[in-house]
Amino acid sequence: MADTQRSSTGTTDTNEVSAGRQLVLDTAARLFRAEGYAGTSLRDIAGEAGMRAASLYHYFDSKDAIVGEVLRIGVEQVFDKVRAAVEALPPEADAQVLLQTAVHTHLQGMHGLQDYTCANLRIFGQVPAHVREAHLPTRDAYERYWVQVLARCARQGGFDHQRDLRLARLFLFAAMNGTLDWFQGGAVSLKAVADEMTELVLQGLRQRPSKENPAP
Amino acid sequence: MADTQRSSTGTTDTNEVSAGRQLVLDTAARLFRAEGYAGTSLRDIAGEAGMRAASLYHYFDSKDAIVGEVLRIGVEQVFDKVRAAVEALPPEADAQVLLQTAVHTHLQGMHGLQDYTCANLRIFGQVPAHVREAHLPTRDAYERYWVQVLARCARQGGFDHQRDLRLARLFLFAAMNGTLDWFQGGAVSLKAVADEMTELVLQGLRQRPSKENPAP
DNA sequence: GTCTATAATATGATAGAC
DNA sequence: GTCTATCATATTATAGAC
Repeated sequence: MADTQRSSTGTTDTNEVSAGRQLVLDTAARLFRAEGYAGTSLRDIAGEAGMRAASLYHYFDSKDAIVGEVLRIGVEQVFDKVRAAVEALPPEADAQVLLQTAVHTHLQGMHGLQDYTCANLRIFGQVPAHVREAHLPTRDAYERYWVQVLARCARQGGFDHQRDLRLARLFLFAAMNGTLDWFQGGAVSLKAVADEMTELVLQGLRQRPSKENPAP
Repeated sequence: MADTQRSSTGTTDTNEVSAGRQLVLDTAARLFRAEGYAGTSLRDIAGEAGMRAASLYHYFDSKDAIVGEVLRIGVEQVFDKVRAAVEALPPEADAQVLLQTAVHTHLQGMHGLQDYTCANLRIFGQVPAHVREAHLPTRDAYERYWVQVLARCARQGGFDHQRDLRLARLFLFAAMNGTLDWFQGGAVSLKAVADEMTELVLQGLRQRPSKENPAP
């Protein structure tokens, strides 16, 4: 079975994970993103990586092993960055700083690893069932982490009831992930987008004037 | 060339568009949504529709003609409903009613035609280039309509500068379309989701307290 | 680590009978 | 309007040489 772990399986160097393997993954991610799962053949991946289809089997057991790795990397690398950034904050950081940091880091992570994250969002629903099921725990773990982040925001008070928190999380995730479809690094920066999103969600979560008692 | 129009090309009845053709489209939309463009073969579509692959060519010229129709229907049917609902409003309707109506109708349209709208969002990026380019004007027209709707909201005053309006539209679209990934018709109704989204966006667009001058 | 060759199967599309 | 039969090509995966 081809090497399926990430941790230091160095060939000659200390923790080099094999340049060939990395090239195959990068190429696969780019093609899966653009052509979909079934639309990307092993010949396509091999061709763009400068080798023949049979050579891919030196690095991976099957097409599904490749796509499984692409899916995993797309989530875990963003997760790692967001967790590191949030843990680097002081315990007394307020809701705005906390959410700004998490959102900005999530956006940076996604756009820095575009082919993987975009491929993940686009092909997750069309990958063979056993690949999707094997990947689900990775997605769920990241989602649960965001539940924690928003709960930590809510602990600082001034928020509405529980239901708003779930909806706010779903809106926020959709808005963040949606940036992959339009953000090109033009006039507004990723940081500005993150701050706008944070503001929107925090405003939405605070107690608001009702219809019967509108704002002035 | 197979019939590519939608308007009354009745076989025997007045404006019946051929039950066979409709069955093919419905089946194709469902499969494209679940398996992607390349992952859905003509044999798959035909099999689920109770016929043989060759019979599909009685209704359509090619696979691309089928996918083009699925894409078009996914946008146009929602567009038609949203426009009708907005035009039915009195001219003096305020920003909240206007946006609530547009958002709720968009959500209803999407979820009523799930296979088409979801297929559209999922496979648009992986369809052959000429199919995508042919479909683009349809998408653009709907997007421009939403620019108008938000501009009409903004005309009622109290909003910030132009940039916020574009970001708000992009956030809103991502959040609305994202409901297809999680909404199951459980505890909250689609109307409740629409109202929450509307509130969030309107709060975000109104002049807000800055960091230097925070809310009480 | 990469190749050629090949097996077994699936694909979009067409021809032509009924 | 649906079928069977078929063409030309593409697919994942394996065997085995270098």
